[in-house]
Amino acid sequence: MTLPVLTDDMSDEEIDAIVNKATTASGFLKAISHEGRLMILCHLVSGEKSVTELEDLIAARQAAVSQQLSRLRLEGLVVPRRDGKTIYYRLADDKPKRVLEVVYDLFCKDVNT
Amino acid sequence: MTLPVLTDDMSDEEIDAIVNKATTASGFLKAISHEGRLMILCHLVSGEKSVTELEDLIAARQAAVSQQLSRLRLEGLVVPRRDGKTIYYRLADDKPKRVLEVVYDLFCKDVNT
DNA sequence: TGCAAATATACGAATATTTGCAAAAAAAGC
DNA sequence: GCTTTTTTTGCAAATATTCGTATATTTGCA
Repeated sequence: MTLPVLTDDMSDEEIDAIVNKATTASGFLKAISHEGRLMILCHLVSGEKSVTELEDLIAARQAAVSQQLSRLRLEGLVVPRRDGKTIYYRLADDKPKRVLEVVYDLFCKDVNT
Repeated sequence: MTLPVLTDDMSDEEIDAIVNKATTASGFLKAISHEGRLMILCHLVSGEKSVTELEDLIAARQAAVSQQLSRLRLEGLVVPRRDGKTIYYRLADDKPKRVLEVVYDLFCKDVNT
């Protein structure tokens, strides 16, 4: 269970690699750090949802939800699936879920209070 | 190992509580989603560092580092400790570490490639 | 073809974030 | 008190994000 530790005795290449990873991670975190997007992702953890469903679930306007989904889509966090007129979104992989689990544990544990 | 799932059959109070938590979580994630701050936090996982040390470690200007630290301080993620002229910063609690562990696992696992 | 439903996009305004630079505190030593 | 070192703060410019409104696009159906 080692940590993402950076030490002075690492080679420049190693440091550089880590910085690149940091850029990627930063983008990912920026994507999920928006309250609306965070909520959307939370809802998607329990399974596919249509845009309209999400619109109701997070009480936001259609265009706003679509924009947030667009951002998440570009960032590779969610994937759309068309079924007739409606488009269903789901998590692209378990990355968001993995992070959300921890975030939930840290901030939402005592929801019943 | 339940997830931060929101379902339609929750009471408004429950939903509301979760939204508040989401706001908090969002602020936290915004704080760590900045590349420089992310690097700073990574360094702090391995222990206390002075501002000057961090300045060298992430190759940023002194004022910039200080500002990022200021942001992290206001957000409650780090805590300063003065020792003579220098000020040492450390993680305020294990929240950043907990999230960073996952982020590291997701994005930095294959650093040696 | 024409129309309605579901979703996406474009664009401007309002906000927020980030950065760089200069200046100001704070502490230590002389 | 003065100087040096370390750190913080203030301010303005540059960027980025977000929101709202309006406008496409796509699909299904009559």
